[in-house]
Amino acid sequence: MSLDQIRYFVAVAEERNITRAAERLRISQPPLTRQIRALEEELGSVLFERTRRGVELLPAGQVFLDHARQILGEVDRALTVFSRPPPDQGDKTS
Amino acid sequence: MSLDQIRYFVAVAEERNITRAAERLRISQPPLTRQIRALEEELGSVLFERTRRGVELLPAGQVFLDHARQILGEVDRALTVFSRPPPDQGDKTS
DNA sequence: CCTGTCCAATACCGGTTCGGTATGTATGAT
DNA sequence: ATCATACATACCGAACCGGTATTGGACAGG
Repeated sequence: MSLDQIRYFVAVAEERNITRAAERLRISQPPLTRQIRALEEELGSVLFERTRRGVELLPAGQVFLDHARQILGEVDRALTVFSRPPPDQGDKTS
Repeated sequence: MSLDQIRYFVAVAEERNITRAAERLRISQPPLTRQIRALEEELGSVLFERTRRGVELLPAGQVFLDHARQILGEVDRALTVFSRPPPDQGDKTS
């Protein structure tokens, strides 16, 4: 499990769509799909249900989302102390 | 910054010696040295002072150590929920 | 002094990982 | 039936990571 995988997961959970999350993360869709699957495999739990419209967060996914945000929050806190502005992840200006 | 780098940093901080920390982490010394330097570079702060005996934690290093433990604690909590026993990092039985 | 020891640092190499492009598969709308 | 949408798979090249070998510097013993 890597910090990038956690960031990817949060983006997918928020967008409920891997393709859109990939755009937001500025990577392409196939690597994102792969990283999400790798994360699910490592955790031993399916986190999303794949639907025609995109993906839906399963209960296990919701549980992990809470932890993921905690982890990323701690990371941001650490980086802030060393005066690294957190990366511009908040692109709502489509 | 990767989770492994954070784990490596904590090990070095605890051992105050890169070579010993490398043994504990079951990697060799050169990659450890490199990862620590890469972390320092990314944070823009020297975390350790290199001495004849090994390394000493500088004030910036102590600050980061606190954050590092917070981050790893959150990660362990997340993994525990998904019933992954935290890795055996506590080898005090020398 | 010179030699051995104990560190971290550097050079170099091979395997793994990661992201990219292209394409496939499935489903739903018109 | 065709097209649009969204995830999955195949394949490839670049970047990353760890390993071995070696270097460089700081002591300690003789």
